[in-house]
Amino acid sequence: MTSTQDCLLNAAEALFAEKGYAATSLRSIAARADVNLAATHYHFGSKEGLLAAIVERRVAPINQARLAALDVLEAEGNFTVESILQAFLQPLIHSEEIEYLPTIIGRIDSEPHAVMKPLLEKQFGEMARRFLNAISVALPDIPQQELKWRFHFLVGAMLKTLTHPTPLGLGTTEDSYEIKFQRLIQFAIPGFSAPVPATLKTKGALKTKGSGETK
Amino acid sequence: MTSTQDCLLNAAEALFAEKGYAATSLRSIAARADVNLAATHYHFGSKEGLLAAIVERRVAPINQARLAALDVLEAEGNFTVESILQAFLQPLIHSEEIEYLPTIIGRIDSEPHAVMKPLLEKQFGEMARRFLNAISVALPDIPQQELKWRFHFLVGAMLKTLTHPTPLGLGTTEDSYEIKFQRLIQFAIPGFSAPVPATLKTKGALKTKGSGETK
DNA sequence: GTCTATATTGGGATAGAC
DNA sequence: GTCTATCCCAATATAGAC
Repeated sequence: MTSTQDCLLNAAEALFAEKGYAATSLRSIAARADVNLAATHYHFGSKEGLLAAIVERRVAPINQARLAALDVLEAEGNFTVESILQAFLQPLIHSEEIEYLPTIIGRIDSEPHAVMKPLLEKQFGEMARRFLNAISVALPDIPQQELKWRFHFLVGAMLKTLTHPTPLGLGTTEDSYEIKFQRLIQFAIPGFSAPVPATLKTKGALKTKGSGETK
Repeated sequence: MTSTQDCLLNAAEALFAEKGYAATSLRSIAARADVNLAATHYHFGSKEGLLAAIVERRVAPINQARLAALDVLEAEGNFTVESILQAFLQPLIHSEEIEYLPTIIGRIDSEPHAVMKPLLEKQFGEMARRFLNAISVALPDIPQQELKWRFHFLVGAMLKTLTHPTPLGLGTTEDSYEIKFQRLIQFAIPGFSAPVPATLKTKGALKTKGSGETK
């Protein structure tokens, strides 16, 4: 049997994934979960509280798995770009069992709602910094600043794949996320390793602050 | 002097960029534009009509410029991955003069609102197909199916850069979009050209439909 | 083409019985 | 912990004077 909380969380993440946070009403969530409207406030206090609970429930385990995989690589002294990217993407793969999870993960970052920002930093900040450090161990010749941008690009490509699981005009495909992320990794590896062109070395003198950020 | 229409469009795109479509009220738009609430309905009929007008006004010129640049490459017989990616990204660069334009472009695609879908296909469908064809001329050895995925990844990275102009924990940077896209192109070129690994060649047998889609 | 005023609906949140 | 009923406000949209 599923608790009222879980029913609400399941219904809410499905609707948030489909229509976005702002366009989803608590009433439609309660209806889909087949619980009373007032239960949403009793259990989560507010719509924002419900959103935070969704993020917490789904994102935290993923990022723990990512860090655990990174720990393994560290113990093995196996910091290659490929192994690091695997550690980053692999935990998303088996999440297919949970409907809507990929979409929710993808949607969270693109959601402009202000509440999301602190949630993102809390959930993704430390994790992203650790992966960036690992990548810069694997590629000591590429300036960290450049690697941050490349990681940014990778994350963008990943999120796009999660929110739009089929590229435009490809027809319907039965590809699993495992295959999709294999493609993504093959695409990204040479990009990470590419030398920095002279044009970019001189320009863009930017200070690196230690503060960290979203994803 | 700026017409009422333009005032509304400017205000609306700023607010849509900041808070998303659903979270933005026509009231706040009218207030920011300093026009009467009823003017929104008089000029655009509905909130959706306003959205469509925004997309039309900003996206159409960008995509025309993209196609014009592609025409030049075709005339010169200069279909390299680099020149094609330049033609794709360059038109976004000088758009910096228009505040909020990059964010709006980025936000449009991630907006889950249902109205967006036909708008996207209309604005981006044909353009994306032509660029894909060009890329597959430049890289005849890579299966088109694979190139579609790689283009998908590129678009994701581009949109991420537009909506989140600073990667996480990089501190504030004064980088222009010109420099950002230079980085992106350097990142993407080797990824497009990378050979397809044997693991992916056998799997994922998907039919290619000619229908095309969003971006 | 611009305004005021209003119709109508649906939103988040809460009080209080059970 | 769950429900009904309701408060209060904001939303889109429209009618009709100017």
